[in-house]
Amino acid sequence: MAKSIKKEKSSERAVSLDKKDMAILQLLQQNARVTVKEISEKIHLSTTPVHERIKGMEESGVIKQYVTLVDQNKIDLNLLVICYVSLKEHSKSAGANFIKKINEWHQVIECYSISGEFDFMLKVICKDMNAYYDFHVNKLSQQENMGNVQSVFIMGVIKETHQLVHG
Amino acid sequence: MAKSIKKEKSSERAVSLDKKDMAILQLLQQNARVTVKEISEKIHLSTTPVHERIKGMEESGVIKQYVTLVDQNKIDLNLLVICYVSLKEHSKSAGANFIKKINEWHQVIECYSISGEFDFMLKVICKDMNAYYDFHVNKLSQQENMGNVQSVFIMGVIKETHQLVHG
DNA sequence: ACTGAAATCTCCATTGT
DNA sequence: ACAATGGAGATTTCAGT
Repeated sequence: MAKSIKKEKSSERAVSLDKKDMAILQLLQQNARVTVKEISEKIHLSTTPVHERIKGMEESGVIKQYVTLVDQNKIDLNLLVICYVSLKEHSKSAGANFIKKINEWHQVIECYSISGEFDFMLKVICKDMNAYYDFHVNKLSQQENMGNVQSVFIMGVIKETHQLVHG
Repeated sequence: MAKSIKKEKSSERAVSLDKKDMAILQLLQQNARVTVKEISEKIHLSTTPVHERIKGMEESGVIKQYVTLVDQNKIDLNLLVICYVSLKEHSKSAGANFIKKINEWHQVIECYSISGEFDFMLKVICKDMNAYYDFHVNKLSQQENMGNVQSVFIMGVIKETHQLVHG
């Protein structure tokens, strides 16, 4: 129970999961700390198969990670910004360099490569506007090869879930 | 251990947390299933205060939820789309109606109200382009009061983390 | 594959400093 | 406030069906 997930086969194709596996996943997505016992009662199975199915899904990489979600405002991180970035040059090394920096900056909690006029979309989290200004001026814009940067400020959170459901 | 978090004071002001609380949070964010014992060894405290601190942070709402992250591709959800929406009318009831629908649609995993020319940004997850087309035509566009809709397709995931770190 | 039970380990309340 | 202890309950393994 203390150990974190080890194996994580490269994110490729879908794994075959039956209805019971999906039911287990739904419960785990809602609460990473549900007990095997509780799951087994809800889906009418004994603990052994439930435990084995969970282990199997951890090893096949269906289950990526168990995480704790922290309220950003409660730890004084009050600003959420979507930031669009285009690079001047699109060589492989130029992109790799940018990606390396993205992974170092802990203000950047998400980064996607996207279609359209920009190359990347970043989700940035900061204490306040001063902190974002500092990030923008002293980190992002300091990068060589930086093209346009455009910020969209998030005014309110309507929905945030991690529950993946088919259909 | 089986129970989910109950209290969750409305998301308002920062809560005072010391260095040890933050260290506990870092460990819990990385792995929601670390044991109290393991945390207590890493931060050089006995289990009692660690357990009490965690309970305190659950009750004050600093810890929002323990969740399991599932690999979307492994369960055959292969398309991730950022979707911008503007409404024609901005009355309170028109907005509330839209928000209600957003919460019903499980394809929408995130929704923010944003600054700029659009009103909302949605993150939508689907099996494939056909499924997204169906969502777009039969759900989103069917909404009354819908203004412009613009889709940005995510081609690659560079970074996705939930680890909040002070800056 | 699933059941049931046994063995091991963790949680968590109590007690004491 | 923190350390140490011990019973309750969970996980995890192993036999059997």
